Amino acid sequence: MIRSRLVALLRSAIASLQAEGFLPEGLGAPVEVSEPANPEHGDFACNYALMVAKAAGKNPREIATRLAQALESAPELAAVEVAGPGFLNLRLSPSLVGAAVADVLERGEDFARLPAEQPKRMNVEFVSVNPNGPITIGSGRGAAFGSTLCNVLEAAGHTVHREYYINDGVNSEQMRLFAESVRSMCLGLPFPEKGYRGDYVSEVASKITPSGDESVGWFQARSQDLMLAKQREDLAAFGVWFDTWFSEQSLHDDGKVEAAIQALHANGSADDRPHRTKLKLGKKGVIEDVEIEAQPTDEDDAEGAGKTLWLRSTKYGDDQDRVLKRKDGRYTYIASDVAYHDDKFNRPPNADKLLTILGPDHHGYIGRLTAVVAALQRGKMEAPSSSFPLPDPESRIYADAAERDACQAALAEAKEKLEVVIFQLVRFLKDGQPAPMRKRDGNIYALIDLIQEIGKAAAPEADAAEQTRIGRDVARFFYLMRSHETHLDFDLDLAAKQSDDNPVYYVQYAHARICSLLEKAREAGFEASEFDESLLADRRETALVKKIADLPFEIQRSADDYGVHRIATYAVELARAYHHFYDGCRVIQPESPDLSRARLALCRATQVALRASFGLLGISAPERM
RNA sequence: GCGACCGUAGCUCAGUGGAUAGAGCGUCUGCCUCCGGAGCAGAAGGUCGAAGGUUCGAGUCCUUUCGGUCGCGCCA
Repeated sequence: MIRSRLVALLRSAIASLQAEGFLPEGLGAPVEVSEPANPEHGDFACNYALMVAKAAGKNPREIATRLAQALESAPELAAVEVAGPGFLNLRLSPSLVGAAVADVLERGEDFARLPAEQPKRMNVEFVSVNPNGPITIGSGRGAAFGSTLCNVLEAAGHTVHREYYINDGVNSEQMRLFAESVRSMCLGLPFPEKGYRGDYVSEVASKITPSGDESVGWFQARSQDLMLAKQREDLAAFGVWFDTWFSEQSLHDDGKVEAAIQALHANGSADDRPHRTKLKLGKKGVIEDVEIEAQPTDEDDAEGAGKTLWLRSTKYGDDQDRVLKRKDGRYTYIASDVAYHDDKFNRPPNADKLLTILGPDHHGYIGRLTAVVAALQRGKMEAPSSSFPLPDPESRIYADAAERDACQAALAEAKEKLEVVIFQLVRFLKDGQPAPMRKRDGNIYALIDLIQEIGKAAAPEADAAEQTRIGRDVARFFYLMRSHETHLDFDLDLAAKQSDDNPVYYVQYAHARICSLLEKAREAGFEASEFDESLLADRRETALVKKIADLPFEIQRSADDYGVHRIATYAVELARAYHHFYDGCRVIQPESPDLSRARLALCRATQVALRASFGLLGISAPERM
């Protein structure tokens, strides 16, 4: 679009200066344009001359002046000026502005899709909560963020597989407790200590008709299926779906856990020697001390009890070794993770990147997960040949230099293949006070309740489906407005208000306004048609077109660093640019049909850009409000 | 102790190493005979937590430091 066109112009100007020997080859500085804060500095500015001045051994203003001369004849530019210490200020010609509008109209919402420079095949896992309760408002952020990130990555040209990991291991103590709570309600048994209370538990219990099988296992299977169905339904209402719902238990049933762990055993990443290594880490992960902890032998170990199986994760940057298999033979949660992360690379086939989106409480889990993937990688890599003894403290972690090098190479590879993205805490405010996600009566604040409360408060007269739509739009937008890596205050009172305080209505209003205007134009006899591309010269028109054309650029940036809140910010800025334009430029003017047609084209292009960004954000584009 | 995140307007937060740091809310003042006023224009409000450093240029990068939130299980 506009930026890429300008960069292309600049590149050819630079090439011509290099051809005539004014600039040396291979300066390496990126050619970029930025939008100056001050409109007097043009539509776009380029700092290339400043960047390369030192390397080229020339005065930056002199370089800028020569670049300006080389650009003078470009029809896309109305003016080129050298300013300040060596900026190049560019003004767009109306024809370039008009051509951008025509381009958007021709390509439709596909204008917001771009080819990736290095397309990746990515598995994105998000939400993945235990099936022992509904999706909470806390998980809502992960759901909104994860689903939007997937949309953005796809728009940026990557292949994305959306995945939900079901923590349904039959050995899970939390699931067992949940099942026992349901069972005691169904069968009228004494309630387990620390059991799950709350309406959602009795709701599950009420849906179960006893079969005669009174085992906890039977109840666990039934209640988790019901809970999972509820989660699926709530997420669907929130506009979130998955390509794969992956069952943890299936890994055990298929023998994949056993197989994966044997592989780790074989490549030296796991063993059953009775000790645990712990690292004392200083700043920047420097190993200050290594502690080898002898494993205590329990008096009451039953004869025949097995040995603890350890993942030697300290070889892969983790601060302590982790238990894979308990003495009693039960696998730990992390054991399933080993098999799971091996399996995940099949979705999409030959995936080259796993993205795992976790809440702030799982931050301590990154080192462990990375170690798991590194241990898996090691089995697939060539072992280095050289071998010599290591000095302390490394000698207490690795057998020799060959092993150390192999482990560190595997770790580096793992860090390339697995990326854990942590989103930060959400604090919910009601009446200016923090509203707890878990209530004292054992109930939790469910995402679906939030959606419906917002919908009801905003549109009391609307039907249930419409209220859900409104609640979903508002909630998603609130979650997505802020960077995922900063703490978020979610003002429940503000979300429930249907007023201009609420930014989601601001952006949707712009869309509804356009729809209404286009309808009016049709009545006045203006059909979608060709327009004169040179007529959009008002500063508000230029500003609006620039903003429309920025969407692919924002998608690119968001896909690069996962900062998808930019899309929400973008939508607000686009809506603002439209409202400014609308206020200052009357669109339908029967006495000026050519101008009217050009402005209608601009309105339609704005509509396309709004719809594309709403699609990424997972919110609706209402034609009336 | 270690780690992640945060510290920018009264509040909630944006901000690509660039020129005079922005928006929303809140406070004040205006704008519908006219395409949807859920809008627009304007005013007021700032030592970007602090100190060093890198650079032609730092809210942004590096080091240190002070505050705040959260996390560091043979739970999942």
